Amino acid sequence: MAGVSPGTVDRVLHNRGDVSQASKDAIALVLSKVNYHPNIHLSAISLKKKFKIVVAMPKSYKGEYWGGARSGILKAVEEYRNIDITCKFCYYNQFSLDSCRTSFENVIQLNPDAVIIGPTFKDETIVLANRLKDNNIPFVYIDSMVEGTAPLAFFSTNLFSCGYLMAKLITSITPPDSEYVLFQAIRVGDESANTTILRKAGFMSYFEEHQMSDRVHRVSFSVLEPDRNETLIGEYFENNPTIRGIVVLNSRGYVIANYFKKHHIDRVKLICSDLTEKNEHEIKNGFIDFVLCQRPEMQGFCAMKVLVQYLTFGTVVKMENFMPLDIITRENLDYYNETSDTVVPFS
Amino acid sequence: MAGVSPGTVDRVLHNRGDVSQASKDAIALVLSKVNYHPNIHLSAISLKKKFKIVVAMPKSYKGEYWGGARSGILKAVEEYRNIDITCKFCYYNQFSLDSCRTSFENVIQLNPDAVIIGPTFKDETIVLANRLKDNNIPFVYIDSMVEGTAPLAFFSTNLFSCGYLMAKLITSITPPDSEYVLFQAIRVGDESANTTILRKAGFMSYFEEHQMSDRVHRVSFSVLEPDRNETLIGEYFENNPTIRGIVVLNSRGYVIANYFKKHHIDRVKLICSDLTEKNEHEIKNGFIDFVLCQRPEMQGFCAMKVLVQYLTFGTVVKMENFMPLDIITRENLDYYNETSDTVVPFS
DNA sequence: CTGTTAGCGCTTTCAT
DNA sequence: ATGAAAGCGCTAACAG
Repeated sequence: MAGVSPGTVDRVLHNRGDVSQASKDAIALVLSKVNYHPNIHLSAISLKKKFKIVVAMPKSYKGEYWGGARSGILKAVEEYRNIDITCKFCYYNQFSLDSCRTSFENVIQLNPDAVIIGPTFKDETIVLANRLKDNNIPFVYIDSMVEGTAPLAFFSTNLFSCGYLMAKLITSITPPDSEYVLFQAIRVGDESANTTILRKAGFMSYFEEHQMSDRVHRVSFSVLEPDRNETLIGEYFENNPTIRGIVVLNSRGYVIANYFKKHHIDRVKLICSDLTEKNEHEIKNGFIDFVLCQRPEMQGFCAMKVLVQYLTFGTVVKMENFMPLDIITRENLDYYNETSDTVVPFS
Repeated sequence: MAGVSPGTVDRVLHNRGDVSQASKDAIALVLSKVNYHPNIHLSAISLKKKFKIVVAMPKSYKGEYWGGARSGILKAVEEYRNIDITCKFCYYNQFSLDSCRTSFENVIQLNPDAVIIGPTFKDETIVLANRLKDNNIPFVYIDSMVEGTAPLAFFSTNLFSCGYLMAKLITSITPPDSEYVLFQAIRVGDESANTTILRKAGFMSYFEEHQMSDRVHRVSFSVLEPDRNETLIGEYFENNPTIRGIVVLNSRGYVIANYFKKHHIDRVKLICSDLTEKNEHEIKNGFIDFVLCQRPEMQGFCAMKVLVQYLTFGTVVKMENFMPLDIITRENLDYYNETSDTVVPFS
């Protein structure tokens, strides 16, 4: 249509220089006239490049949060199966700084074309981000954004809003003047997960806005010492029988739910994050009232897709990508099935 | 790999008979060995067939429910732009039986290869479904299933569960012993929308299970006479000042919200269906507490995808496809954006 | 019953 | 700076 050969059109499409301005203009005109959009699946079959994409994220067991992200990533690789993508996972123990360092070092050693990062420890992540930047390796975050770094994009929920919504929900389903507990899972040293810090800020912000901060108690428990927790939680409830609502900012809601089950407590409302298998179970049992879900699969899927699009077409997407904040409860759980839906935001 | 030509492989893939058992077996073996999955986008470019798909659904204005379904359908057509799909819409007025009949008659006249139906009037839909069946034209439903017909598939929420969840939510956020109103929008004659009947059953079922049926009042209002409603609602609230929660089973929650706004009522909780623009607005204003959303875009998208896959590959999916029931409230509304997500359940 | 051929949209290589 | 040709996975038409 533009009176040039397909080769020239391709050169224009990919900005591979050495095309006369005249040809460029002619082609651009036709392109917009026919509303041209490249079809990545067709590109794929003739693309000769190979891509190595490395994913650094916490190791997780079946039914846990990071497993969802992982399967979203693999789904995207599968969708682009005509592109030669090698996807390597560098897992780390999310409760061990050392293992995180080792994993991140591995990422660099693998000399990837692009990286997906599931951050936990902020400082370590900044170090990695800077090294990637120095090597001109694009990267995206899933689960949370680390400020002070420059990823290609990030896919997470707005964690502040998540905490805020948790506060709104727990106060909506409990009588006025109730008292609340914020249970916090603590990890190594004082290092809180990036996500928890932000959720907490949102949560407290709601209570401050409504002049109810004085009705929130805070209790820390360790994920690594389940036995101590039993005692800790037990003592807490005995000493504070007036508590009507509990919020666990991370996915450990089932720990409290199990305590409820064991001690036949059913008048206390409970809300937590992440639709893990254990939480799902306790929702069905009626011990967890609401779970906020951040679509981990969708996050992983989008992250991989964005990278592939960037590597193949240089397509840049907006950096900030907040996922929906899903509210899951006993009555809509069965229809949620994040597994079966995968999302294509950037056609 | 199987020692046969691509032509033969293609014949096996599409069951276009006349292939020796020996070849079939050899090919089947290789296919499973390499975990072969056809790539529909690659098929598309060499496919010579043309498809005419007709959509019969209520006409809707910008920001209303059926507009979402429509855009999901168009998105799927766009995703398969290499396939020659002609998509025609036969709209009808969802409050007029006559217009529905005319629209459905049109569908048949157009002699489509497949049909997407957004049903409202049950009996008319059954007539259409039977005629399509007689002509061997496959069809799928969106929004709701019509029992007694045999679609290829349907995509809707579980409407009973939706009503049930509405009941659960409204009772969770109001004090014990509150009284409730179920507002019902009435259409021509006694003809209630298919969807409303099922939601109502779910709603009442929750109240019956909890022995609270006596605390539910029921009020009907007409969508077509907004002026009378103002008076009707007004009288109702004056005579029943003890009401603490209101549920509108369809998308007309904003009608009540507007009444609240005008009369400065803010102690009554309100829940309705469908994230239309007007409802969105009233969520932000704080007059609607929760909206249940059924992902109309996703429904349309899936419906079209399933038909295309069926027409091109004969792929059959399971008939019953329940979409997630999303709970939307002021704090997660901004991140919901169904528009930007489109779903691919049947990779 | 099967192989051959051409061609879809796209990219790359090589020659000019 | 450009075109021609080959080839990716896939389907269709034709010849045997």
